Amino acid sequence: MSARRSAISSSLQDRLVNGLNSITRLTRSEAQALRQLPLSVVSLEAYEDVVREGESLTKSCLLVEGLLCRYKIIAGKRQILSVHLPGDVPDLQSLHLDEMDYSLGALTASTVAFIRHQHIRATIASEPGLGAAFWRHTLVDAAIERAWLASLGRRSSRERVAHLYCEVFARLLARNLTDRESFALPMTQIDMADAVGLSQVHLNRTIQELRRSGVLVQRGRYYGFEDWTLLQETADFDPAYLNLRQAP
Amino acid sequence: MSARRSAISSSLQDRLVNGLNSITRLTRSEAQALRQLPLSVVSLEAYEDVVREGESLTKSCLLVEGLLCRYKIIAGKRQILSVHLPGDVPDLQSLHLDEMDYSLGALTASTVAFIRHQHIRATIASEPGLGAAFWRHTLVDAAIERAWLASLGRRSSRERVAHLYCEVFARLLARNLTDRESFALPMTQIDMADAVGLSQVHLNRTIQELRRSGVLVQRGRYYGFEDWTLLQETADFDPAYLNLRQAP
DNA sequence: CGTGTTATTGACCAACATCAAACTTAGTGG
DNA sequence: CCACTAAGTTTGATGTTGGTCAATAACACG
Repeated sequence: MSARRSAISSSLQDRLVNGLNSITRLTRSEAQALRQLPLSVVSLEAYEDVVREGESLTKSCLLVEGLLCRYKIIAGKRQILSVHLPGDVPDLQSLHLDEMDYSLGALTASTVAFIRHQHIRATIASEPGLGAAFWRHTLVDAAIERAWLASLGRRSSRERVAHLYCEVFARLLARNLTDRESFALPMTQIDMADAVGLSQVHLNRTIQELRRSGVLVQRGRYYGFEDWTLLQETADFDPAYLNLRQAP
Repeated sequence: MSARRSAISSSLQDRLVNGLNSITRLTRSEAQALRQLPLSVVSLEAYEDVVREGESLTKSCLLVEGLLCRYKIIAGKRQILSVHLPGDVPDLQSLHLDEMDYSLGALTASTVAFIRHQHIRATIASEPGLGAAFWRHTLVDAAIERAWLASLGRRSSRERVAHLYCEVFARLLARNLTDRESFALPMTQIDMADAVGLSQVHLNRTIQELRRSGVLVQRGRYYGFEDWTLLQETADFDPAYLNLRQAP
């Protein structure tokens, strides 16, 4: 990680405001309080870890740019537990848990900004509504992981992959980080396989099938979609669990 | 559900104190505040639902006696997301989320006690430490679901089943609801199959295999274990994610 | 004793993993 | 700009795990 201490720079905190605003309605003074948070910016290369399972944290990490994922290694095999987008604070739960139960790594080159727990606590103390907002953030996160859990247990590989695309798209859209036309999920098939609990070979065949039936279309190096309704139907996707203020 | 309003009865709230105490250290005055919470007791038959996906709640449910589970129905198939033990408040997240993203049902005949959100909020306001405790409760819950997610994605059926036994045992032990000798998990194979994401037939064969290799032993109608080390090893179980104050 | 639920078995098939090799693409240094 | 390299993707062949269907056995309960 290459670190670079920063003065308080408003654009970074705005990411956080934007992220929280996608799932709740911040008041003007709450947003203002967030913009005062001292941050320390770090650049990450793809596949670099932010934290590892077992560590104890005194700061949490705001994703500013890029794509992070939570993961666990089980008997040498990696399972990706969730995917995180700019505006997320993926390890916020470390505010109240002693030890990380998963690792957090970058899927693409990314920028994160660390926020010390003491500053989060102070901000919550001065704006109690932010306590609810942060708590809600961790709860939405849990709801997303529940959806993945149900997916892994009971959905076919086709549905699982389509569902992942739906979820990420809906979340990006809710924070105005994509338009309907240019969406593509910049994950390698290896990573996506670990996210949906398949082998890389089988994931590849699943994607080919989705491509053949027009659900996914190649967008440069990665895949996106052209027909939202079709994607949503093959995924059996209902965005309610995302608790977004503005769902697709 | 057969309802029966209750006067403030200390033994019920003690369940909650006991549950929270297994993952955090409550102060005397926090425990005292919890014991003042007004509750309304309800008895459930096995397989009765407490709430359904999509509902909005103004009260949460403390499990007093029995066994509850979260579940989702995906394309007609049920996936159990977590198992809840006396002292848990499984739908606590409804305090900050608008709509249930899962259903909550009884696996065995159970007793629950509803707590109105307004009373929870008032209690937190008077004892801010309880805000952290409840938040932590929802976070531990999320960590447990992450462990299930990783299990479904990357563990064999043998390991998955053994892991479920380990988890429930560790959680029961941490709140003194079992001793080492008499533990048995009172779930039918049908329910357990839905919990570990297998078909009922295959789960049956998995259990037989675990039984043949001495990992599980029949205890009356259900199964338990005799050799904790063996169980733990076949499950590759590490209780850290449970965030218990006292792990096995 | 029935009767309904749960557990068990066998036969068969589909989904998915693994292994190994070939092919593509993006990025690198000359 | 081209060869070279490493990473990612695609393909084929083969074996394993786990699902489905259907029938039977074992309980639990009234």
